[in-house]
Amino acid sequence: MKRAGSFFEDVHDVARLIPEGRVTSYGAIAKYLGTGMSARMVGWAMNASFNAEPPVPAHRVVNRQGLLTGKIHFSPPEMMQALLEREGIRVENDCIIDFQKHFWDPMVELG
DNA sequence: TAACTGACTCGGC
DNA sequence: AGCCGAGCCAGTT
Repeated sequence: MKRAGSFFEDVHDVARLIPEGRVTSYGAIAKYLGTGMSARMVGWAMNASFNAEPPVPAHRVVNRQGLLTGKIHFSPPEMMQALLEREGIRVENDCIIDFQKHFWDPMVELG
């Protein structure tokens, strides 16, 4: 893992590595960074990601259930689902279909 | 400066 | 099987 600097910068870095058509969870990123249970911070970092450069695909990060909990922070909120569907991910009722199938684990993919 | 909040997760009841 | 409480860390007020 590369420690770019502050916590949220690391989160941004990992989030940017998420391949297209794949998704991951806050907890997975938190665990990868070694912060363990601080999944909340990942979400908070995502909030800052909107102003980050280069932009972070925050729409590929959802909660452990595959639920688009963060969509409310998008403008409009429906954009998150739209982006995911555009990448071939089926989303229904704010929930990713076959979430585990599209799941991208930084611990496994990045080592 | 101290306190609160938050796009989460886990464990217990 | 669903609801409730606790833990986590950093940024914001």
